[in-house]
Amino acid sequence: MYVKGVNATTLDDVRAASSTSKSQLYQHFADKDELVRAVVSRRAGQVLEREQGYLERLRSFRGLQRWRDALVQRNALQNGAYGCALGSMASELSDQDDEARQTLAEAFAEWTGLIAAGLRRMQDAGSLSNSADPDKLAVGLMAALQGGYLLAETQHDITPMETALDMALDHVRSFLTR
Amino acid sequence: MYVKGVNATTLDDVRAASSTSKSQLYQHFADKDELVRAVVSRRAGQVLEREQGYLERLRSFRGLQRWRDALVQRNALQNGAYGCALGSMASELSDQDDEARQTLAEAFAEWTGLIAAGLRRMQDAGSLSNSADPDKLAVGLMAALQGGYLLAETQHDITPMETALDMALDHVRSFLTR
DNA sequence: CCTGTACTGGACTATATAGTCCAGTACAAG
DNA sequence: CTTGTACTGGACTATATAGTCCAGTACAGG
Repeated sequence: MYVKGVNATTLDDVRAASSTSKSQLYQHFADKDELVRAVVSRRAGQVLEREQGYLERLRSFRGLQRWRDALVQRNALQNGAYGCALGSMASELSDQDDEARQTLAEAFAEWTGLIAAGLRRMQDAGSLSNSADPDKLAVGLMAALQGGYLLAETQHDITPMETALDMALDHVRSFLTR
Repeated sequence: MYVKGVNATTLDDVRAASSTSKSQLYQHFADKDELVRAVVSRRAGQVLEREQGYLERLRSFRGLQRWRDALVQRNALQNGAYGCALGSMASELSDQDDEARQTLAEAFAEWTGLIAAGLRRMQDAGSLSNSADPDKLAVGLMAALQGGYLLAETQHDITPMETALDMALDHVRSFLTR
């Protein structure tokens, strides 16, 4: 579903990829919508777990740069194709399945929250000015990331993702105290 | 297609919306893919025409703010639903129809180019520092816009779009000379 | 080993959707 | 008015895909 898109993925694709049969599929999921929602939940969990690993100890600008590098490097492996696992599903499902939309909205909120918490630790450590608003900065970083993913996916080139993230980081840098 | 998504839109939907018949449809388009590509081209043209109207005379930071306001206001009308006409198609089609992907990539490039040209006029007018890189700033603004669209679409709330654009504008502001 | 229960594979059905086709119609040219 | 041409509506077909069903199998409990 990540590669082909949710709607373009058939239950036969799922059956083949999972080496199971239709009856097993319908033993676990009432219909395709429910399967899709399960995929959304699982992916959201995976992404958040991964991001928590990068972000939970974030407390310096250097750490933010490492976070950026990891995301760019991961996306470079596929030349930007497929975009962000959450972003592409959000775009496709938001106006089609309200339950999925809400799950994705919560995931984005949590993800953004991880960044904001890191920025707050930077403030506590005295490296980020208290005049900075961690929540707003985090939303800006997330938007730069998602926009960067989309442009990179469309161009099959990660340069715009790098540029977007670097600009967002530059902005955070302007709030550093030392 | 903008509202339901490209893949979820059936030819019967198209027929009903256009008050035509299948034979007329197939008189103009060889198959659904060709129709989709025509939609992509047309939408890209419309968006670029609209944006050109806003951006071709841009030569001040104030103008950039008006541009931001117009986009936010337009998106607020539908509470963020459906996202950016180009962005949502880019996300859905990029890994499915390479021809559509290229058209969209060119449209994004042109759109970003309109912004960059405006920033260059700001430099010529002396209000934007020559140390600023208009092309990179334009990519950053476009990413903030697209990421903002996506977050707003997912949350059904335009606040993150405003926050993202404001942060990008703040960054541009830091390059102002007066 | 025997029996009952729960699960499995995959054939099958129903349906939505892309794509075809042709009788009928409008209309221009003579 | 007559004829020929191009176009139209919408019924029709083919096919992909979601969803159902049941005979067969594994396996636990006695």
